Amino acid sequence: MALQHAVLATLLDHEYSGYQLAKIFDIGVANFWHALPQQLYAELGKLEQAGLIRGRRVIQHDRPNKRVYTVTELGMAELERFTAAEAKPSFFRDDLLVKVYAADRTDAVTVMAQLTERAEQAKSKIALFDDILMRLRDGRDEQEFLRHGSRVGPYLTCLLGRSLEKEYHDWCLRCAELLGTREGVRDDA
Amino acid sequence: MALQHAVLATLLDHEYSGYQLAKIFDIGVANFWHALPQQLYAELGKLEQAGLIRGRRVIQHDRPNKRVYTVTELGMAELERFTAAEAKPSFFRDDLLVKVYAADRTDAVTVMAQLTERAEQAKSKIALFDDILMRLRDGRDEQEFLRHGSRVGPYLTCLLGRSLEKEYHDWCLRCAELLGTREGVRDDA
DNA sequence: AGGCCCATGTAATCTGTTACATGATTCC
DNA sequence: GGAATCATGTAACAGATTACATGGGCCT
Repeated sequence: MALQHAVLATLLDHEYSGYQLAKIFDIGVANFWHALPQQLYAELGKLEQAGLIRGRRVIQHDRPNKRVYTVTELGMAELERFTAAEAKPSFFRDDLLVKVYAADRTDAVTVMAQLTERAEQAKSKIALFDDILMRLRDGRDEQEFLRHGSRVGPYLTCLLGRSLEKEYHDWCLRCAELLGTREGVRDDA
Repeated sequence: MALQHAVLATLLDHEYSGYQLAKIFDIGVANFWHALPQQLYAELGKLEQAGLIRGRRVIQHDRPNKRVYTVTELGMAELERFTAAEAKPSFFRDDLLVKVYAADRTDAVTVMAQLTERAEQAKSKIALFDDILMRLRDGRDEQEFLRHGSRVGPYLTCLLGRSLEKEYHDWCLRCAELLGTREGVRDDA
């Protein structure tokens, strides 16, 4: 009852096929939700059955045919109902955090390596967000765009994604450095 | 295969009962993982069966008896194995983000209200984190504690939790304000 | 007596992941 | 001919949530 609304929200701007949605919801592009292709195909089926979206077959000659979806009026109503309803508490889950939590009782060196690697990944993701933000602004000044642009929702969620990724990045480097100095201290003892 | 390690990591510092773990993993205190009591009781059963933790009955007179758990050597080995293994991609899921994404097509006023309310919640959580951090430092200077303290893992994860919560808080207020000015603009048109 | 906190679960259901399966077209 | 991308699923399993169930002790 949750991926459903993420799909509806995504289909607001564009009609997409399951395959296209799968790329959007894949790690890297999905800045506000994540799902695997199988889940999306299943969800699209359910949404169409429920009449919240409508599918349209697109014949393609250069590649396999596909089915693209748009939100129906019933779907819009459902999205509005969801918006008004109470939000479930958000959550953030991360193996690396568990590893850092235990790091001074397990293997700090391994964790350090993973932290620096993760910092790199965060860096790429920030670059990706900057890219998306620039494309959404499309030449306009940010202030101007946010005040008068016709569609700012995707931009705003992207801004949050960028901020969080930045914090995560800095934290990784700080932790890695710290665990390094502690390792050094331990060697001296 | 994931909550498991979060539980093991938590039991490193202390022996806890299912009930106590439930409070730690509940919204508010769990800064790096979330789980419901039922899940924890089930997980503790599985972990004990697998020999990764050991339970001990504690007789109490003022309140119901309980069973507290500690990590076994096998459990430590498993935690080390997990630390060395590849981490699954982290994820963050949030209804409010979906709502903001769709806000300029649904009801911006409702979303604004939820954003300001959420900002308040974030504020309390930051205060809670500050509290926990202070208790962990226990009078020591942060630099000093991080360099020479015997157990910094929990402190580090808490620092990240605080940073992310702070970014989330600021973003909520910024979004709410922005949606407000846009609403104003729309009224003028 | 009623409400709250402590303490521990079972059962049913829903959601998400892993493994498997198929087939077209394009590029090298 | 083989790999990559496009395109869509099914089936089995693992993980998480919701609903339900129970009972003692403390405080007012």
